[in-house]
Amino acid sequence: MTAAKRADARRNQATLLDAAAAVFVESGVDAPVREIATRAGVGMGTIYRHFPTRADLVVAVYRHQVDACTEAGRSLLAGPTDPYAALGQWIDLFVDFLVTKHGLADLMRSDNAGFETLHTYFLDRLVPVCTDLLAAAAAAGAIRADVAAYELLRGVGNLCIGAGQDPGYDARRLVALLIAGLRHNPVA
Amino acid sequence: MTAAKRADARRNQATLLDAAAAVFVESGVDAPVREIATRAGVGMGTIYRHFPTRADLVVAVYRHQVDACTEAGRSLLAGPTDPYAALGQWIDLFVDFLVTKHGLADLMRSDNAGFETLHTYFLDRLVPVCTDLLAAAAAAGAIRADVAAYELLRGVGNLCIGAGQDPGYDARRLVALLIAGLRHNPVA
DNA sequence: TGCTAAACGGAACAGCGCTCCGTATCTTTA
DNA sequence: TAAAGATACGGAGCGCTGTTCCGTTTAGCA
Repeated sequence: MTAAKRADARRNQATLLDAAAAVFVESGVDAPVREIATRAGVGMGTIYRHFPTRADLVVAVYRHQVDACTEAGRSLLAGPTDPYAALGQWIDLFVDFLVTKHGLADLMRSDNAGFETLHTYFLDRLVPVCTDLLAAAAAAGAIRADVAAYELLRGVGNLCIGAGQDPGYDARRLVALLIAGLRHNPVA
Repeated sequence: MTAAKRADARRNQATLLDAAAAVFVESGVDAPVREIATRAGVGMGTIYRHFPTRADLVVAVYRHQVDACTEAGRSLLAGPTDPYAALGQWIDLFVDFLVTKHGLADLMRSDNAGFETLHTYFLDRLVPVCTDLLAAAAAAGAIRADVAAYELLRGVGNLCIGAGQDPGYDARRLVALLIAGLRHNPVA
């Protein structure tokens, strides 16, 4: 189809993805662009031609994992698991994903123009699944029904910011509290 | 006491504080240092002499409000309010404070060296009050007792990041959920 | 009115994202 | 196989940051 690209270009794109993935692990997703370029053995121009914005690069690197998370959600929904437990398990997966990628959560909340690509990709995949999970749990009477998936995901994403850099801060615990807060309870 | 400073120095310090406060409102707490210096009509050197790090400047600007928040917590504790409600009201105050200062929450979670001043000041004041509020609510049997004030404040701070820039995201709502999650509930 | 220490100002340096265009390489075609 | 045209590459360079450093100015005192 769109395979009309030159061979070296395709090769460089793959090299860049590998290099970026490696650098992201080592130095976080906010590593200098130059570092990635050097690591891949290419020039600055090349990286920007393949990935016009950093968000494009990040999306390309993590696309698979986001898709996997989405599918896991669908499985959970289809499976026999209690809807509230399913929601909890899925959120755990999401948190694990964010927490293990140094600095990804920070990027997610970035309001800088140019990160819309990232928002779009992540949210387009995850919001629908999350919406269904929430609906199922609400239908089962386990949680309140007035919380939007978008808002919840943003909240969870925010709670994951800085996780792992501060021994006194456990994002998973706090996310668990947030999810617990979804339950119907005596508060108005 | 330490009033051994020259008159012009004291004047400049005040001018800088005013300028910084104004710029923070207009452009957020992450406004370029040059902007603040220009606004105050001083050079770069002056600003760095008075406030070696940005955190020092931020602390100086918001010191009063943090103190006010602390005192409000003490009042709430001493007053007749139900402990759980008191906790909720105090958290609301804190959230209001963070949300109205464009970008303050972002700074709070910054792990950059040099922001310890900010962490130290904010947390040194707020953690003790929050600890007491939590303890009171726990003693009244309203909430679980295994959540540290530090962690809760970090969580709330994180939830406030980016608030007000996204119409679909309401930090107050999510914080309320988090607090609701503190209640004893059927979940393990 | 000097004199000195304190304070000032802004040029200068370093690190970053991003662009731009001369050069090199691939691919196609004769 | 060789030449032409299209495509991709590389990295110097620009603009914007934070931060330092030191020659110059000025307040306060004798």
